[in-house]
Amino acid sequence: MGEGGVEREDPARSVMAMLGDRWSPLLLLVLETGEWRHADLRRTAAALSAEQALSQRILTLKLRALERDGFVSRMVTDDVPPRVSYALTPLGRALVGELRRTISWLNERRGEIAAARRSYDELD
Amino acid sequence: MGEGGVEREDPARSVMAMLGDRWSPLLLLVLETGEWRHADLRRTAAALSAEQALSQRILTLKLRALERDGFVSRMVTDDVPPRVSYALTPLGRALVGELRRTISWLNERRGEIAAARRSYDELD
DNA sequence: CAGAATCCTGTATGATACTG
DNA sequence: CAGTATCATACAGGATTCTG
Repeated sequence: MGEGGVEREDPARSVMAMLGDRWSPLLLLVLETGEWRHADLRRTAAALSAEQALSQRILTLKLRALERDGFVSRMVTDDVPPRVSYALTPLGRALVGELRRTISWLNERRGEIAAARRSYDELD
Repeated sequence: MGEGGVEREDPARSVMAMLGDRWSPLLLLVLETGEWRHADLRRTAAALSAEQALSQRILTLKLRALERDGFVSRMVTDDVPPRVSYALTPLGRALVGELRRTISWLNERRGEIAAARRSYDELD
């Protein structure tokens, strides 16, 4: 239980937690550019993060959580092999707007925050 | 996609994670009202969360993290017993502005998100 | 009072193998 | 291709006890 944070109650808190987790913000930003299939989205998000790979399992968990809150839509055509695409909903696009605003606010203060950290860490 | 920044942030990611954690947002909102001492802040934050108590340890950890990033200032007078007060810095007040905007955006969409969840959970 | 030191638990994240 | 199913682990959060 508790996988993917799907059981949380208060939308404000759970969505803020989502925006602060490892992959969701990145997925939202990638999905903003259009429709993405599972494998491509996975590779692109991992490349952008410049960190480790994004596992299939985690990608699925994160997408399910975003879908559950109405930020992402999942489209399936029943071909074989299956073709599944993900995209932002209108609500998801609006959320990305908020996300971008927060990110740029933080980026504008990047230097100030970094300086505060240096100053704090430098004390014995 | 061009300008902005879809990728690596140091403060951006850690601060977003902070804003999404269990106590930091609440502490920022309480501290916005003025200067607070450890014990009072602890009690008040716990009361507002309507959840469990906030342990001394966690309060200290969260305050240290906020202080390190330059959002909170810690003032000590060397009396016995010690008197320690916490307050927002100007940067911290600005951060609370951003936090409030995000919170109210989410609160305005609370119904829509809740509906999406119900709809999602109802299937299967 | 404010906090440090310990110890403990749940949850998020991840690696890997398997399947319709 | 787009997932599940397992198994493993790191870490945030928290309960409790002690002290300058």
